[in-house]
Amino acid sequence: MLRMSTLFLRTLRDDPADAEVASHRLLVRGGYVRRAAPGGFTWLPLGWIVYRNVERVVREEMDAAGFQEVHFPALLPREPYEATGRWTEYGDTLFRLTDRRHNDFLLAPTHEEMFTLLVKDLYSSYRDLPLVIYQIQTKYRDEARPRAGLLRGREFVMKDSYSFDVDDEGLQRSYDRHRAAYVRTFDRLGLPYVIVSAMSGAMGGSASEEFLATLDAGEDTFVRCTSCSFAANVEAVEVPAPEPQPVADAPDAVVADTPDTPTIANLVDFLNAHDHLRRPDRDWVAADTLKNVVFTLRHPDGTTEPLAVGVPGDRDVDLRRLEAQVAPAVPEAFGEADFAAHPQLAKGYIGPEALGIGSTTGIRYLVDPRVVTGTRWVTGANIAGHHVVGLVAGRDFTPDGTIEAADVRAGDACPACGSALELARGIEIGHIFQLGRKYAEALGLTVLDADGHQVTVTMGSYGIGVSRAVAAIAEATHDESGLCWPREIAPADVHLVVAAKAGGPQTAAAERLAAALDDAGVRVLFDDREGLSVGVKFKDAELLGVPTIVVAGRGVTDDAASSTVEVKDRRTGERVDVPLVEVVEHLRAVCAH
RNA sequence: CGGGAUGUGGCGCAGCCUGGUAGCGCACCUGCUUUGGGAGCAGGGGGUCGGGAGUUCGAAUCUCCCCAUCCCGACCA
Repeated sequence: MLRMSTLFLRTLRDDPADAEVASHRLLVRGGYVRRAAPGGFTWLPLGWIVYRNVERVVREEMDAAGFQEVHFPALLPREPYEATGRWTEYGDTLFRLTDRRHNDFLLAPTHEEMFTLLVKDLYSSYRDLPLVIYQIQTKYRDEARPRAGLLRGREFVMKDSYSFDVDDEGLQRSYDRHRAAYVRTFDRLGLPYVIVSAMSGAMGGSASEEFLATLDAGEDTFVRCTSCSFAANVEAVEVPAPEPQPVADAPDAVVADTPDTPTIANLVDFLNAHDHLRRPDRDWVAADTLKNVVFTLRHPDGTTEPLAVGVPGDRDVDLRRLEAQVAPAVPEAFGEADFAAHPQLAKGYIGPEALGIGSTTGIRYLVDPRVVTGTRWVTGANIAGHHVVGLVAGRDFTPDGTIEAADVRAGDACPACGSALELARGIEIGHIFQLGRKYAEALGLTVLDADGHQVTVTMGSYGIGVSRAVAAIAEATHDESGLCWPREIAPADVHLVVAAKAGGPQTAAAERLAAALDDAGVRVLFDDREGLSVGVKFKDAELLGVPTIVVAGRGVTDDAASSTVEVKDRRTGERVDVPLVEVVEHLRAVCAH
């Protein structure tokens, strides 16, 4: 039983000024957490109970799936991270430190290397696999910008599991087991979520999926279909290509003098303002134009290569989508020096005829999937102040391929069913993906197969943000009055309030009731504080968010047999008067579901 | 890392422009009253005014540098 008269708790009447999102505000106001460092929080007694409940659910589901828990140091030497290249690759996000002998150490941002080395240390036969081990540990990342309280800190708790298999089929099975365990976990935690594919089909559709809690406070944008179940990370959306059209009946393309039209907007205005260029059937719109943007790709080996991307003129190139497509190469904007090195490219008037392998520039040219054979475009003529009208894809130019780089918008067609997509916000609470052999190769994790050959182990990596999930649940379940925990992770089942002055029959009755509930296995948060007005107690009960609130007030008299208490559902606000003699049984039933 | 804002008791804020040794509400302590929706009265404790340097007889206030926090963006296995 938790007694509020002695509980280490102080609730705040005002919102803390530095808290923006609801979960941060309410967790601080309710005395669940306290900021202790930039991006770091202290868990107070109520918060720690909630945190441990979340951790328990995660652990129970991992154990039920047959996975085994291990625990690593957070303080790690440099060497393993050097071997995989991450000592440098991780950049400023890695917390680095030095010991007294000037050896380099780091605070683990994640433990791939340690898991891999641990298995290498102990196992060497295919007979030992498959294996899944996991950890629930504090991770450290020197985030450029910690924010939103627990949702994005520099120190946070993650559950990370790793699977080890000899072949791809085994990896797929390990992946599927995790997916099922995650579904059970997040269902129990009471979080609204979607599973989105986090990588494009080109990389293998099921290789990576994210579990996103669907919250407006989330920092990830994803798309979902307004009529079917399709949902995907923006990076993973594949634009449905229209049917190719015949090219034979299209009129020849003509070069038009279009002075001072380096942008799509003033090009469209110019076309509509001149009779000889106007469309007979309707006005020109931005979607009739083809915009060609050139980037420099920097490959991991240090070499660079220009890449031209063609998208319909009403859309921009989405850098994040482009990055996902060209990874591990990194795209950079085409600078003045780059234009100087390619004089065939007229800035603002770049056209397909100067692009593509075999063209004058030889620059690789990839277009949006909407640019199919037979579509007609207004696009650059590669001469300053000139555009081509009616250039036909597949007849007048042939790109080197397609690329998913155009931005995705609400209302775009769903790749699965063709209905309208909508954009929504979410926060990543879980991520499962098939790592493959990257770490096993770098660190030499091999086993002998049945034929006595050395084979490199293939791995999967599966994370859940445990501390983040606490905030996500708070975010998903709160209302205007305060927090509103799902019973499974609430700090108590029942918040018992004495609403009367000290010394009255209510106090004695409530004491007996609290003890009886305790004996019955109902978790009680007992507001036995004296000298407070009832308003304060009611407000605190609503702020703290225990799912059932019981009030011992004016229904309680000296005659226990005829006394009643009020039982209120925190979420629905629904209240019923229950005879005091029946209330333990009543609450036991309420708390059972 | 770029843009903006803010740092004053535990929390929320005023004071700064126009320098004179710090104030309000909440919370906390004592007493009395009050008790079904963040009580009333009276008394009280608590602050290196983010840090450093400077100007000045005198700095929360003016100047310079630094630090931190928050918001937007960039970044985010």
